[in-house]
Amino acid sequence: MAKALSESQLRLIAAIRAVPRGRVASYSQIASNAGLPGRARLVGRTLGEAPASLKLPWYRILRADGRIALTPGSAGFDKQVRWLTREGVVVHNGKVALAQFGWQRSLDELLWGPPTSVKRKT
DNA sequence: ACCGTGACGGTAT
DNA sequence: TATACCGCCACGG
Repeated sequence: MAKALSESQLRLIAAIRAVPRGRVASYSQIASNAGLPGRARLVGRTLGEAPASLKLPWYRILRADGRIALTPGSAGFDKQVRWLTREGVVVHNGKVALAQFGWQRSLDELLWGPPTSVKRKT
């Protein structure tokens, strides 16, 4: 039998599901949003334990600096890059510009609008 | 019960 | 920018 998810993990899952398509959030942000500040590691653990049937947007969760947490070059890493790219998130050298795609909007976005309108033209 | 490990993160150097 | 530490804590040996 698979180990049951803890109450904390259920809350983290809810926070993960709340990340909008085309945007990304950090492990620490998810933890805080779930009311569990400082528990970023539990987020990573949860993503690995959560059953695939839940179809969580695991690929939208990145490290605090915007880098993909999985080992560069690994199958999971490549898969994450593909999923992100597929929904419009630009990944360069395994890193995403949080100022542009981060869930917590930066001042720039508030002034210039969401990513979709920003990436129009260069 | 002790200890190393890790899809992490913030601070110091 | 990179490395070192330390805080965090669930797990497996």
